[in-house]
Amino acid sequence: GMQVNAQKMIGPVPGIEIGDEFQYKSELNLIGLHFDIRGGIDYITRGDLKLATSIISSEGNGYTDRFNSDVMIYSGQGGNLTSKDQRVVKDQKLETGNLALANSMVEKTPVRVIRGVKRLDQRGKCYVYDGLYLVQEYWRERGRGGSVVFKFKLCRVPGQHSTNLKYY
Amino acid sequence: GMQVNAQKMIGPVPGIEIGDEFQYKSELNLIGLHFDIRGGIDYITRGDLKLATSIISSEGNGYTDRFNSDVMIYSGQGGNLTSKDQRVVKDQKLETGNLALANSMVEKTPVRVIRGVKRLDQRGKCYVYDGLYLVQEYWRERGRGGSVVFKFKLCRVPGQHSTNLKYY
DNA sequence: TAGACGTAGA
DNA sequence: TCTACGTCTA
Repeated sequence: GMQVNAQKMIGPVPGIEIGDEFQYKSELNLIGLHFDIRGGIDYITRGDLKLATSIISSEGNGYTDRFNSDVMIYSGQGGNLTSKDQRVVKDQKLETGNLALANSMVEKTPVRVIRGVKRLDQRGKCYVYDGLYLVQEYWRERGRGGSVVFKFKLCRVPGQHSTNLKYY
Repeated sequence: GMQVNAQKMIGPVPGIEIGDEFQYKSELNLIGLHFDIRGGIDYITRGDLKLATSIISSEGNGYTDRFNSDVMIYSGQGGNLTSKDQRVVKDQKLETGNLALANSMVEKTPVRVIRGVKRLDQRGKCYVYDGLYLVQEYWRERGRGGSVVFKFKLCRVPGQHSTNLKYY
C-alpha cells in the first residue's frame, strides 16, 4: 500500500514541491500535506495553543475565497455553510480551525495552502499545493442572512517559485 | 500526483496481487480495483447487461457479511441500511449493484473481492484484496423490521494463493 | 456522537 | 439531484 504515516507539522513537507497535484483529500492525508480529510483547516496543538498547519481552498458550498496574485482571502469554517441542511446558518466562532489561523497570525507561523481546482475533464476537483502563506489579518463579515463569517487575509511567502495553475 | 486513470474491467487488475493493502477506498479507485468511492458493489454495463467487477465487504452499518474458508455470504445494497436516517428501512431491489451480481452468476464472470478490515491501530479500516470469486447463488431474506435483503453466496476461484489476513 | 470546503455514479 | 458498506477530528 501507499501508507506513509507522515507527522503533522508546520512548514514545508519534505518531498512535496509547489505545483504538485493530487486527486483526493485522502492523498493529502497520506502524503502529510493536510490530515483533515473533510475539513478545510488543519492545525496542531502546542500546549494550549492551536496553530494552523494547512488550509484547503475549495470553491463552492457557500465558501467564497478570493485569490489575487500573492494574496488570498480565505473564509473561516463553521456556521453550517457546508451543511446539507442550510436552513439554519449560524454565526462562525473563533474556535478550532478559525482560532488556529488567528494564532498563526500572532505567532507568524507559515500555513501551507492547497487549492482545490476543477480538473481538466471537468469531473470533480484536484488539489494543487501552492506553497507557504502568512496570515496578515482577519476580520468578521456578515454573510447571507446576516450570520458572522470570518475572513483571513494571507500573503504568500516571497521567494517561492510560482504555481503553474493550468486549470483556470 | 498518483493518477492512474485505470480502465474498469472484469477480472484481475495488472500489478495488483492478493494481499495487497490500501488505506482508503479512493486508493482503490486510483489503482483500478474498485471505482465506486462509497458504494460496495461496482459494475460495468455491456450493452444492456450489468456485470459486477468488484465488491467490498466492510462490516458495520447494518451489513452482516460472512466469511467461511473460501465461501462468503455478501449482503446486497440498498434499503437504507447505511443511511444515517434509518427510520425508514426499505426493501432492497434487484437493481444496479444487486442486479449486476445476479447477472455475474448467470454469466459466470469473476468478481474481485476486497475486504475492509480493522487496522492494527484500531483507528479506522484498511482494505485488502482477496482475489476472484464466482457468484454461486443468491436469495432474499427478511432483515430487521421485515424488509427484504438480498444475500449472495460467492465462492473463491480455486488456485489463487491465500490471503494472509493478519488483522482478524 | 456529530460535524466537516468529500466524491463518483445512477 | 440524490445515494452510496466514507473517514477524520473535536
